[in-house]
Amino acid sequence: MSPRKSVAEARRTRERIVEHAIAVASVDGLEGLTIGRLAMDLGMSKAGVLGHFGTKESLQLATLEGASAVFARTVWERAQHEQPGLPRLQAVCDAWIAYIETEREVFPGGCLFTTAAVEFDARSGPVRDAVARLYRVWRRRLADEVRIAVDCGDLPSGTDPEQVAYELVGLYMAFNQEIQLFADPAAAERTRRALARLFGQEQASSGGS
Amino acid sequence: MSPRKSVAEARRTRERIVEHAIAVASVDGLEGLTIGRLAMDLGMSKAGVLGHFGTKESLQLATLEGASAVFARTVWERAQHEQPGLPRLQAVCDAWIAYIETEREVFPGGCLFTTAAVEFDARSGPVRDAVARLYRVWRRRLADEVRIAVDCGDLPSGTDPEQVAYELVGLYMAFNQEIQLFADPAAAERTRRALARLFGQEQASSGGS
DNA sequence: CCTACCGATCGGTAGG
DNA sequence: CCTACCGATCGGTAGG
Repeated sequence: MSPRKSVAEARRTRERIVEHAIAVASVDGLEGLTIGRLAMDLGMSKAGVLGHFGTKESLQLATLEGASAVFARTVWERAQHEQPGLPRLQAVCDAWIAYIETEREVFPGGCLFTTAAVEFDARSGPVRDAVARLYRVWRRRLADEVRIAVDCGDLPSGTDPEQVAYELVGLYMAFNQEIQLFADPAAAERTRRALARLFGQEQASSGGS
Repeated sequence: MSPRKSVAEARRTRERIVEHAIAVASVDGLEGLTIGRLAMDLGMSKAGVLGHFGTKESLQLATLEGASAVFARTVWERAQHEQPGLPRLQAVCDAWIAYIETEREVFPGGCLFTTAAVEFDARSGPVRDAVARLYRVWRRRLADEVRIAVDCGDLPSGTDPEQVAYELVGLYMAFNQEIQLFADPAAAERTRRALARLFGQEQASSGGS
C-alpha cells in the first residue's frame, strides 16, 4: 500500500506521470491519452493518476507544458552559447534536427507539438488555445533569431523574418513526418539542404541588400 | 422503416456515409471517427452504418480512399490541361492552395491526409500502411512533375526532383496548419512567395544548368 | 436496413 | 494514494 506520501514524493509522482504522458501522447495523441492506460503503465490506480490533475483536460495541458519544457531545454538552451546571428540560428536548426532524431525515448511518436497541433487545430477549447499559444511563442522566437541574423548582416537586409520562420516550421514538419512515416535516413540531409538554400540565398529576388 | 433497398440505393448510402466520414475525420481524426456519431448524424442505426464496412478499420480505409479521390479530382485533374513543365507544376501548386482554402465543407478540419499522417505515423497496421502508400504516390507524382519541368528546361538541370517534392510537402503542411490554427489570411501569399523562391532559383548553388 | 443486446473501456466521483 | 462504483459510449454481433 502507498497512501500518505510526502509533498516531495507526490511531486515526483506527478513528474513521472507527465513524463510518461508525453511519450504516450507523442504516439497516440493528446486525445488518445487515457487515464486507465497511464495508471496501468505506471502501476497506479486511475484515481491516483487523476488526483494529480483533476480532469483529463488538465492532464493534457500539463503534458503540453512538459513537452514545451523539454523542447526549450533540448533545442533552445543548447544553442544559446553560440554567437548571435547566423551561427546561433544555424545552431537552433541543428539542435532541432538532432532533437527529432535522438529524443526517441522522450517522444517515441515524434514531436508532440506537431501531433497536438494537427489533432486540435480544428477544435476549440483550452487545449487548442494552449497549442496555438505555444506555436506563436516558438515562431516569434524563431523570427527573432532571423531578425538578429539580418541585423548582423548574416542574411540579406530584405529578408522577411516571419516568412523565414514560417518556412522553417514547414521544413520541420516535413522532416518530422519523413522520420516517422518512412524512417528515411536521408531526411536530415534533405532538411539541411533546404536550410542551406533558405539561409544562403533567401529573398534575393524580393528584397536584396 | 427502410429495410430492403436496391443495390443502387445501398451504394448511394455508402457514398453518403463516406462523404460525411471524410468531413468528421478531417476535424476529429480517423480514430476520432465513431460509428455511433456517424449513425446519429446521418439518421441511421449503428448497425446500418457498420454493415457497409464490417469494421471500423474498413471504414477508416474507405474514408482515406474517398479523400484520395477528392484530392485527385480537385488538385490533380484540374491542372492536367496545362502545358507540361513549369506551367503544369505551378498549376498543381495553385490548385493545392485553392483546395485547402475553398474545400471547407468537404474538409472542415483541413487536409485529411495531413491529419491522418500525423495521427498514424507512429502506429502500425493497415491504416498506417494505406496513409504511407498514398503519401508515396502523391510524392512521386509531384517529383515527376518537377522532373518534367527540368526536362523542359523550365528548371535548372541540377534540380533534384525528390528534394523539391519533399520541400513542397513541407510548405503544404505549414500552409494547412496556418489556415487551421490561425486562420491567417496571409498564409496563401506566404506560400506563393516560398514557391516562387523554390521554383525561381532552386539548386542554383548545388547543380546549375 | 432495423432493434436489441454484448463485454470493455471511457472520464470521473465517493469515501476513506 | 487506494477500492469500489457511476452513467455513457465504444466497436461489434444476433437475428430478422
